[in-house]
Amino acid sequence: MFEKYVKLLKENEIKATPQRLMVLKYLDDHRNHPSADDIYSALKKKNPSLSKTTVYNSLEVLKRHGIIQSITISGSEMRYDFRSDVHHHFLCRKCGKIIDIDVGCPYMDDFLNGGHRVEEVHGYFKGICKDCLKKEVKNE
Amino acid sequence: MFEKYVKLLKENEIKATPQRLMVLKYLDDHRNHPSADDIYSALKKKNPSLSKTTVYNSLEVLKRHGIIQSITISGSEMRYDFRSDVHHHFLCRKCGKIIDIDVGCPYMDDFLNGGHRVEEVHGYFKGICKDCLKKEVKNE
DNA sequence: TACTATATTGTAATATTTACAAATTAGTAA
DNA sequence: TTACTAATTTGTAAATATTACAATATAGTA
Repeated sequence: MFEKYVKLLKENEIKATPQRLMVLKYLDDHRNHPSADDIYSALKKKNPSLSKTTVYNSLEVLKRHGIIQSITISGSEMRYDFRSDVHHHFLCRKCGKIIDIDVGCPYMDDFLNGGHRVEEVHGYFKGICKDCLKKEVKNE
Repeated sequence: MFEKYVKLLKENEIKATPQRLMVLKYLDDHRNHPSADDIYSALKKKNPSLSKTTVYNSLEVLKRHGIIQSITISGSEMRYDFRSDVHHHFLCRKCGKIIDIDVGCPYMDDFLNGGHRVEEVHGYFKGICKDCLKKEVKNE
């Protein structure tokens, strides 16, 4: 059940502690870009001894090794994403949902060759999502 | 000296108070994407009665009317930008500088027609800037 | 000038994240 | 196994950014 995550951690030469494994599995199972507190609250139920600091530490080490990524779209708290590949995000200001967006940008190479060393790329879009727009129409 | 900003606020039908004017002028004069605290600290010197809440309130109303924009690239604190047009940002993890990036994305229309109502677009890049890379080479 | 709505101020509260020391755990070598 | 060492986890406290809110001040209008 955890083999997949143990392997992932071992490959990256980081110790596969139960806490790190459950954080990683939680992110894999919940692709809704949870906050550190979301993860903590959920895991705490089954593992009462879990500390919030450990959740932060685990997220930090996973991110440092490029296994997960963190996104700053909300402006108040960090959100975490199991996917570490470059993709983008849409934040709905009605329902708060963060939706994955897969658009590439062919012009990006121009910028990538512009002299800076680019290590992370984030595209953030904000507005009202499809579903909330539908609901607005219904309520008219 | 402030006419330009008075005009801008009047056009948007918001009261041109001295506090709002100085916040707006500060942003126009300092294009380095300052935080609320940067703005507050700088303006406080000449205007000791200024309140931090007022800075936050002013930024909020300016943003709501699309006069300025806020960016969440840093992950810890909000940064503010006098420019309200769509453009992108690069954050250097060495010197902390936030640099404006003007690359358009022709594929974006595909996404913009994808059903969500997009009100904000932010491209964030992180890494090491040109200048810091030069310094690294020198120190070898 | 008086009135009303709006804005500013200062303080307190909230929320997220980090710092840090003590306790625990995991891996290694004897 | 046992002992040892380094790394990790835990819990609490501190730091930081932001918001809430009530009292005061201000600006625009009748």
